[in-house]
Amino acid sequence: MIPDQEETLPRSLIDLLWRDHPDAPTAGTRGPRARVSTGDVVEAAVRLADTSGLAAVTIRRLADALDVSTMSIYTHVNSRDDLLVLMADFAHLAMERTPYGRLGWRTRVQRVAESNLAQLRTRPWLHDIDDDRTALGPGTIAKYDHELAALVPLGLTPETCDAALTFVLDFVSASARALRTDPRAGEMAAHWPEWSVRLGAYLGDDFPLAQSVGAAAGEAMGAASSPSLAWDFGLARVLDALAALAPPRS
Amino acid sequence: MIPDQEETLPRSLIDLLWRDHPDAPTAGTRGPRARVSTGDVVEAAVRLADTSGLAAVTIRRLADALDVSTMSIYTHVNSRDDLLVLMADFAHLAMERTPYGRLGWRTRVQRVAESNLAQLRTRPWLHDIDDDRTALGPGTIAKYDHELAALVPLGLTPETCDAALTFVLDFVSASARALRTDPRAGEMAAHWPEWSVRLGAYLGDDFPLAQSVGAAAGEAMGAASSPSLAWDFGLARVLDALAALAPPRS
DNA sequence: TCTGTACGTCGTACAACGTACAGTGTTCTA
DNA sequence: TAGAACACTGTACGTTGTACGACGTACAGA
Repeated sequence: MIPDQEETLPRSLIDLLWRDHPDAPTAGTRGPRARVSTGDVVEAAVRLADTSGLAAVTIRRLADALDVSTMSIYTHVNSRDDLLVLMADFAHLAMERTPYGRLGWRTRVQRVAESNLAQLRTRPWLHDIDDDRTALGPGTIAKYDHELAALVPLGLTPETCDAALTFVLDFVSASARALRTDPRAGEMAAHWPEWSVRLGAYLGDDFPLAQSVGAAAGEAMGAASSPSLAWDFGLARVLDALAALAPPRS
Repeated sequence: MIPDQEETLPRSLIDLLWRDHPDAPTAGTRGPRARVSTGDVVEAAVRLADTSGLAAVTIRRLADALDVSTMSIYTHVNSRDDLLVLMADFAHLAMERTPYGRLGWRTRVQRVAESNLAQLRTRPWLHDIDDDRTALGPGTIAKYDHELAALVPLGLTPETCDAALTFVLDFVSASARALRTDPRAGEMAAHWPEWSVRLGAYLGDDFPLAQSVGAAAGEAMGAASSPSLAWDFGLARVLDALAALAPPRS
């Protein structure tokens, strides 16, 4: 069904993504048995990212965690960039996908939005993986399929359906980005007493709109936006916007 | 007005951001005259990023471009992270800000969206600068002020006004991200003939929704979404959503 | 005018990164 | 039993940000 690789080329990313599929090419049977599998590497990398952020996912640290030598990692993964794709697909595959049943599109979309928000909150490193090849993985495709199903009751054309999903997910992604606490927030908070007086002096009476709105919207500290309000507001607007597309009887 | 720094501490980021303001602390007059200024460094860095991407903005290359030694850069900028903030603020300051005149909110918001899109298209490296401290800079504040003014005719509360602007800008940012051509797109295209048949084999009859919508929405190549449709669709939805908030007479 | 001090500049050095390359030893196949 | 295929490893290269100390220049106060 799938043509064999000629010779012993490294398994390409797509085969690594689908490594659990029955048709996926398996490594040859010769040589010593692998002490770790590609899946093990990916899982360990995800664990590392979950606990210490994506910057901590270095080949050396990963090898340490798996108790193999640094270069062994490259037996199971072609490059760090490929590894990131595998990690993202792993995370997508792990997302819950309970069927929607008789739910209306509003509840469905809300569920999609909230589950994506939860995902990006628990695995903020997904924001830092921006590789189109992720779209080829089984987890990403399963996620796409399930989320498209949420929009079916709206009765849109395929192109519009894709655009609408993109619209929803882009909103969630941007909101989750804002919700993420900047690692530099500590420094910001530490210097804030000093910086705020300086900023006030610099601003003077300029930018009245920015100053009043920024003061009203911002909290005590420097962060000039209150993210949770933005989420509620934005989600309501997204649902409103989709409602305008919906058939009257729904 | 602004208290002097005690001793000779490095100028903090906020003073560097406001370096053109009359009240900004100037460096002491002793020692040899600086061969380059902080502004020169920032401009050179922006030029580098514009032509070769943010990854090309390394301290060494920057120093080469300015014809000074590597470590001299640190005389004018405290760290690479700080430099990125200065670059972002420089880019924001450079954006056009023509007054809105008698324009209605719809046209205004459309202008804001389109100018931000243009900005992110010509300087895609702005996507890679995600530092809350950027909000302290004069360019960023001026941009914020000008964009808030677009929403004034909607007559919203300050908090809602801020949330609405965030909503618009988040949409633009996400769309611009999708429009950006992945540097790995070449590899994707190169392997596509091989990968598409493999993917087809793996998929089989699974994920019918994803397959039909993906095929319809996707183009000939791998990219599974058509970004310009997403832009038109999304912008229309954003405007619809805001219209629901507007006073009837507008 | 002389001197101390603040300041710009520079070379060297270090730790960490991804990964190319050249082995070494193990296991199945012919 | 010979050979090929495979997992694994150590060393090494080029690159990054930047800490540190030395050196020279220019102004401030004596």
